[in-house]
Amino acid sequence: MKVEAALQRLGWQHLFSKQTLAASSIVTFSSGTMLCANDHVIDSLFVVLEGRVKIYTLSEEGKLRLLRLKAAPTLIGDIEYASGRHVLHTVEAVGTVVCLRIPFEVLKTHNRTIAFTEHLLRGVSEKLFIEANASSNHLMSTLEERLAGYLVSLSEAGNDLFQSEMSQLKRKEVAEWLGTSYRHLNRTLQAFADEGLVERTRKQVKILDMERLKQRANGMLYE
Amino acid sequence: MKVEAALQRLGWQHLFSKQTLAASSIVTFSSGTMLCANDHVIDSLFVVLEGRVKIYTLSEEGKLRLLRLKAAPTLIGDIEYASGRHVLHTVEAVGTVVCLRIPFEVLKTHNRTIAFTEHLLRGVSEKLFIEANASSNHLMSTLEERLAGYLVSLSEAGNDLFQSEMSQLKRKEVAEWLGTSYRHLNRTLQAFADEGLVERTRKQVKILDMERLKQRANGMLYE
DNA sequence: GTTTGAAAAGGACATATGTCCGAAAAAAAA
DNA sequence: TTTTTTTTCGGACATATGTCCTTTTCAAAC
Repeated sequence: MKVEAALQRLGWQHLFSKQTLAASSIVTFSSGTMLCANDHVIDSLFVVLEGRVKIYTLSEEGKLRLLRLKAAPTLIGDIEYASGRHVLHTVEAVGTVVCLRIPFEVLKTHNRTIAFTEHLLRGVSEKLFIEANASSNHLMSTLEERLAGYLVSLSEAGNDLFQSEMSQLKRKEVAEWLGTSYRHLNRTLQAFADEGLVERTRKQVKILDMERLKQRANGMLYE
Repeated sequence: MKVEAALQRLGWQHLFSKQTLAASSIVTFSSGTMLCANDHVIDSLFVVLEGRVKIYTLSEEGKLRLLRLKAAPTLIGDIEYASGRHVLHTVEAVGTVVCLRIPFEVLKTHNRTIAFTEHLLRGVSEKLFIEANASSNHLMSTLEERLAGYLVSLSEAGNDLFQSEMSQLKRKEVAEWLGTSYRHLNRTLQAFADEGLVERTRKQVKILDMERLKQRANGMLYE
């Protein structure tokens, strides 16, 4: 794969110097592989050029907190590069993923440009915003509200990014993303169905009353 | 107040250009004043030179989520400058606060240096780590664990930063910081007392059995 | 068609935590 | 000291949500 071409396509040609690119490599991850894992050490930045990744935290006790699904282009390892800490979130390939792998060492010595640093800064701030909002939402609202918000966000126009990221979750994953148990998700879905807000078939949820559902969401919309 | 001297003291002399400093001003906030408020627009970066600030989110329904108390030196507005968004967290002066106020406009035109951008980047990543951890902790553990962790962190050596930031919270604020109700905090404190882990007087909590308390914290330590 | 196995749904119960309000205690005023 | 006011504490109850396990449903294999 032509790295230059790929970066060009993303509009990221100007971010990396010739030397940096020369010292980098293309890596392919097969589905299910982890690009990096919680609390481990990471020593390279990954530029996801193709494919999707799933980002989550896995606690010692095995509890999973799904943060998001992201499609290329994305940076992985930026936060760790910037802070010098261990890996914050686990990142796993969903389907085949192609990345440009750039050792931190190389970045440090050959890539301290304003353009690159400002790009990282923008990206990290963006992530902080998302994390902070998700966490507030979670803390301050009940599953009913979050679920309603999720359903509305998925079916409203103008939410393309969110939709492409979240629409293909299986129900179990939806539960993980909403931060609840499968059982409780079902229960709440059932409640919505009982009220005639949605129609629930075995494999699908169809919205019947968008208006009332929005009220239930009580402002909790995503992205 | 001599700005140069103050920056020197913080080791931040190299971050701002002469022109930047020339276009900046010193501002003083009296106790209780807000440097910036949730969802509002902010147009300047504040370098807190003296005093402490309280950082929290206030939802429309009036729910308060206390994030932290921070002493100088701190940057306020960095996240918003980097992302171009509205204010993420409300920041309020606790006691008199002296800041250097630098309009974003000035930063954009006179301060695009590597040193400054990398400084921001480090700071924002650091904040992201803290936010992400706090939010995970909150999601994955019960108040009992968080409270035990808080108590242990407050009394263990080597936690100076955390201690100076958090030790002077009133009990009601502790509840807010732990993200629970005053009632429930009391209940849990009582439970610890009943088990002989702590001794609770009206104004104070004294740890009696550090070992068992640590176990109860189940790894949940702060900072 | 019957059997077997997996996925989905739901019942029953436990628990963490919030809300509301009255009781107790401390502090302030008289 | 007595009275009043303010603060803290705790009882009682409601509710959101988790866990465990049984039942149902659907699909695949036989």
